Amino acid sequence: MNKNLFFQTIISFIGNVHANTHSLMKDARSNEITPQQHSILEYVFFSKAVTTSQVADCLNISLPNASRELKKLSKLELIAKETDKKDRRKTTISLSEQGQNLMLHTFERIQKNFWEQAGQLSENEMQLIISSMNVLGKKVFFQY
Amino acid sequence: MNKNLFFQTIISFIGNVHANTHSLMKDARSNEITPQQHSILEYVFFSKAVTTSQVADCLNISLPNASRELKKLSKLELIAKETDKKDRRKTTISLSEQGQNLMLHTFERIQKNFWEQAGQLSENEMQLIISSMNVLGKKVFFQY
DNA sequence: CCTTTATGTTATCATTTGATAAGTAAAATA
DNA sequence: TATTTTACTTATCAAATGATAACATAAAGG
Repeated sequence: MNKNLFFQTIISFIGNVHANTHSLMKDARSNEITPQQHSILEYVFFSKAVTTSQVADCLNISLPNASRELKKLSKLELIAKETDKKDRRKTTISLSEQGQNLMLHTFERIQKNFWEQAGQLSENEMQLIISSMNVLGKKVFFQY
Repeated sequence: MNKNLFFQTIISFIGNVHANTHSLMKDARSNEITPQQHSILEYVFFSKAVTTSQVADCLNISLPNASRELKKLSKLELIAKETDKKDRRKTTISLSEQGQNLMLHTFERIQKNFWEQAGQLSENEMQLIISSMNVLGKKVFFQY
């Protein structure tokens, strides 16, 4: 297989994912937070407990800017910050109950958009989708 | 299959794609253009000829802002704007030779990052990846 | 023709995000 | 114990992006 063509297919696919993300997010995100803050909350949601540095690294934000956004989210009481007991330089970030709820409600709205776009999916189709994502997760888009 | 769990897997996958996009783009984008401008050029690259409205719709940019960015890209001589002959309200956007070259060089750099991350892929693996992307492109991430 | 609608532009302002310098405190290390 | 490194914070400025109003022009429809 032509490597260049293969690669362009991947780039094109990534473009599609981004475009679809926009339309899934339409009117879904709480207007209490910014897009970047949503990404942070989403990352913490799936990672359970993380440090400020991890947030910065995984979302490609500089440490000072990550710190700033986390401070805002903390003021909004959407996350809780706790100093690590083993290494007191580190701060452990976790969603507050309020943050958890905000994300769950947001996901509900995104999910509504998703099913409207995707239509009915059979059990087989869902299995196929999951295994396709697994393939890409292993070979192309590595865990973050 | 549990619909909520299925959906969360998709959200998590999308997060992964976004994170990987960042690391693929690392040091790849020309510093002559902004990230959004790169997205625009990429979209035009794959779509060949599009109107200002299409750019705005597909990249979720308001028409005035799309117009502004296209004007900048035009001043940089990376795109060409031509009034549609059938409907003279419309403007057809296409990459200039310079824009084409800029994107090709950028893709080269992204591709370098990609192969470094992905490592060697066998013919079978590439086929599997392509067909996985096709599945997701049909069932989840629709064409833009 | 006259009105309405569609496409795009220009200008302006607000918000979000990025970049960087300087600082604090804890841990690791020599 | 003194020095260096790591993790994070604060503050500030710059750049990118978003939102909106006002405008121009072409096409469509009555």
